[in-house]
Amino acid sequence: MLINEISKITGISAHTIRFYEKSGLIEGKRDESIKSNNYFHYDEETIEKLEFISDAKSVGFTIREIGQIIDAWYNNKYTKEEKLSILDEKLLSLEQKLKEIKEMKNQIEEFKQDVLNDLC
Amino acid sequence: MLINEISKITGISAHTIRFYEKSGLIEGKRDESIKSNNYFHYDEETIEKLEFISDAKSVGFTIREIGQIIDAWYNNKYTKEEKLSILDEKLLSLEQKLKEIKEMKNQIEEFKQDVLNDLC
DNA sequence: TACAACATTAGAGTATGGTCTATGGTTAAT
DNA sequence: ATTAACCATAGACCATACTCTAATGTTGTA
Repeated sequence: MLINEISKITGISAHTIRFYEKSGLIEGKRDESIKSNNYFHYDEETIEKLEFISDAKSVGFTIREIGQIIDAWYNNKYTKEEKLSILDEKLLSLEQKLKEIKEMKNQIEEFKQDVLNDLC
Repeated sequence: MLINEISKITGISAHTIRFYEKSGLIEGKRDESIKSNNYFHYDEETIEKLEFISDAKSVGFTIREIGQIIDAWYNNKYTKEEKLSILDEKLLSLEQKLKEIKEMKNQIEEFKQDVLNDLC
């Protein structure tokens, strides 16, 4: 499928998809049998990746980090050990985020109590 | 206390503190009795605010959002109802982040299983 | 065959959140 | 009195992650 179609499916603009491609997160393939153009073709795996990218951005991962995770899952860039090490590192950082968010929740709950008790 | 002192206490550079001041997150006071300079003076409350800003940045709140929360707690800019509404909104967004992070954890755990089982 | 809708690339522009430089004045210790 | 260490402001610069524009070529339908 071409860029506009995958854009509609994922809700990510063609501009942004090209930006992700330049950033090395996804990779379209050119159809060698078609000589008249050099349009990129995208497959189901790219849809999965783009959906993962959206989710990963939401939790605060950077493009670089997302690239690492995708490479740890889809590519043969890393050894098994390297892949596990990357994924474990990301799991740790998620644990940390979880902790920080819970603490922030408590803090804002306290602010709320102060407001309710007219302390500020 | 002056900017360098509060910078050392909080670990936030004087540059960044000035940036936060320009952004409306904190507010130093000028000592009217001193005419020879117009240095800003900061109090304990500003330390609290700066520490809160660091934590709030970690969980992904923007400068604008942090400003809202600080105003909802320290200022008289809002009515009680508005303050509670702002804080509730932030609590909701933290709940959402919590959910997304847990989902991302599960997804990365799955990636890890795939790696462990040599499926990728 | 016209033309709307699509594709490509290079590169410019934007928003956010800093970070640094230049310039010039102030304070405090020797 | 000198001088290091501090303060202020304006504005330049940076990285990240887009977002858009311009120029140009291709495809598909009337």
